[in-house]
Amino acid sequence: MVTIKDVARAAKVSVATVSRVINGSGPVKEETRRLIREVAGKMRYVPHSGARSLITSKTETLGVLLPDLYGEFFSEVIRGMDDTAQKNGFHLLISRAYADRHGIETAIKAMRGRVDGVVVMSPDLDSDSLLNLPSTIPVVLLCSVSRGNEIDSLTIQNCRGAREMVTHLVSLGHKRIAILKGSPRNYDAAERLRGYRMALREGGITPDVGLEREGDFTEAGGYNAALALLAMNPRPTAIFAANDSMAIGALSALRESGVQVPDEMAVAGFDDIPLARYMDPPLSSVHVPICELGARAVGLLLHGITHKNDHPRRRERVSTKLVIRKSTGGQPAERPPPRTLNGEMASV
Amino acid sequence: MVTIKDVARAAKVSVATVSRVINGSGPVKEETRRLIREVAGKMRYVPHSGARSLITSKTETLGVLLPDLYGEFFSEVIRGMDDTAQKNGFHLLISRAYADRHGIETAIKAMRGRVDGVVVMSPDLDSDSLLNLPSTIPVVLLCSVSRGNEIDSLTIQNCRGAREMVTHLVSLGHKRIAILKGSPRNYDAAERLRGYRMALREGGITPDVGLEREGDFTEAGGYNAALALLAMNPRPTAIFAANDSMAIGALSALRESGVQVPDEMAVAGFDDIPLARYMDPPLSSVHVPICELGARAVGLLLHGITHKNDHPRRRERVSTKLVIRKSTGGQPAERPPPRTLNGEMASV
DNA sequence: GCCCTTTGTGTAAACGATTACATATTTAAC
DNA sequence: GTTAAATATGTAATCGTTTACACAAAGGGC
Repeated sequence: MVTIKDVARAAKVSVATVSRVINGSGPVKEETRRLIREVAGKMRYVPHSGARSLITSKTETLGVLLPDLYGEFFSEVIRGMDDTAQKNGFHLLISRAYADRHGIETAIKAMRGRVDGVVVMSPDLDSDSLLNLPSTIPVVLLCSVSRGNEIDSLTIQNCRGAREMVTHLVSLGHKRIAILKGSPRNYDAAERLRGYRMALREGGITPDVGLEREGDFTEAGGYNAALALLAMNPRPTAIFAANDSMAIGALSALRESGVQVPDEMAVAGFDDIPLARYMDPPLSSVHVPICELGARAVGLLLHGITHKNDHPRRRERVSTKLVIRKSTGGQPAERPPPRTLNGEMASV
Repeated sequence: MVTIKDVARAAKVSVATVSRVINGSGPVKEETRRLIREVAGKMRYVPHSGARSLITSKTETLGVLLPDLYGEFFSEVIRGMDDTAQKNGFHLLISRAYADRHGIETAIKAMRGRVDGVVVMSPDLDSDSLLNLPSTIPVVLLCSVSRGNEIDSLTIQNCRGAREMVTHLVSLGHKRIAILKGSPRNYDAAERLRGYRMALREGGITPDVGLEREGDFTEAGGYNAALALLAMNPRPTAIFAANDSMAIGALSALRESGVQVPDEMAVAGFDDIPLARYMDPPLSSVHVPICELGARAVGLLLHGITHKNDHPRRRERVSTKLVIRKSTGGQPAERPPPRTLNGEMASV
């Protein structure tokens, strides 16, 4: 590999001058500049970013710690992160890690000297023990909060979103509304459950734990839970799934059992993944701007980095939006609008 | 941040000894070793991997260059990569880049000094101009091939998979089989089209360009193309979509138009994303082991790295498998098996 | 006791950049 | 023409590690 020394030698100047030309720092005679540019280009010199970041103590890289994620959520959130990262000249070092404390700590350690900050997505409730991180490196918690106030965090308006959807179901006359829960250790899942119960109580309905089925955010989990609900007597008349994957599994189970949606059973999801509108019937859901979630997490992190982690901590939420389609009945259906090439909705 | 010097000072030894303890290299007296371990632990010393890789010229990081990808494919391929990377002690530096030559070159340059090798996923046909890369760094091409033989590559058995599916449709008696193509500049799409035509000819059917509709691998694209096909006279009796997203869009269009699937129109996709089996009717597709795709790409890259890029180049393919569900009719339906927690199919 | 090997430790030179400082040259100002 | 300021360039320290080499101490064989 050709180094700055090689270029300096070839151009008969010192490394300092080459460095100045490459970085546009300090004054260099126009003639020299041209010469160095030419030589460097000819030799295909590319600065070694590792060496550079050693002296500047900037890596221009952001660490991203993700749990085992599936489907569209994963890719969308990364897209959002990469967008804002690139806009600010940063790279993304992505790693999947066990959500437990040890896994996260190990992963963050492994990133020392490679990144300027880390976004930790850890839906696991216990992970807030991050407090005693061995680092002064900026950290942003995504989809979970620390118990204290010491870490920036960004979460989804889970509770409010769930509450709105369930309130909508109540307003349609449903009395027996089941929920497909996520893992009890999952922050998002817990908050959505809270919103569900809140809405029921506000609607004058006493939550019935028999209607709260454990799930795991997968299609298969939703499928099985839905079958269990169908076996109940009396049956619920509506199912609120804590995410779209489970809702899709539930739809599949209902279809196979010959249960009409929404007439015999209303179904609603959460997340509004792109596919939701292509389901049969199109799935009502709580829209989460996933891409924005990633983008804002990186935004928060960059803020922490520019302020050298010495800034008032923030807790932000991205807001959700109710999207009513056919699967809950009671409203005109929505026709799938074309998705534009860069993946955003042309209209919602 | 505490450095190796700080530890050395605190333990009253030289940096060399600390380094030897940390890396388990060279002989160190047991007593000294314990002392250093204790001091380092107490001071929360974490080696600076940037500095380390500067001298060892190993970053233990793999670059991944991705085009703008959507949905499950993206996340699955990353999962596969991260799995094998982690198993071998490597990290993943992920970047999205324009698929054109300049974008890729810029991105690879930016990675110099940060990574030991790069996986470039560039479905774009022209990108094989990578040949004159300014680097001796190992590169693996994913989902495209270079014109020469100079770069390792891993592709999907696109042609064969498409051919099998279309042959299946032919065997069911279909004569007018349409295809929803991908972008003509996309390698996967081009190969799938080739397989489609091949199968038709083998079935004694002359390909009809009127039945070949341009698409863009999105649900919306499939939706619109399907509507256009419905307006034809005579109509095709089967639609082969070059990926599942388009197939799902097509299903949605057919449903809204009141066309029965598979009775009035058979539909098949490509990729077999997890959701395919939850469609209504469940979607026949060509299964692609996406996770394996990522894993093997990283495997190839690691091979190149250990052999210092001085190894015979390989061209590998991952094989596909026909998965027949209800959307093509003519066979008993498959019931969705539970997906296990780690995301693999319990059975296919 | 002498020499050789082994073991334990330290010194200092890398790795490839940036940058404070020094120095030389040019230009401007009077 | 002298002086000061601005411009252009080079020298060398630095970032945090690893590691070749040197050296001392200890152990073993004779």
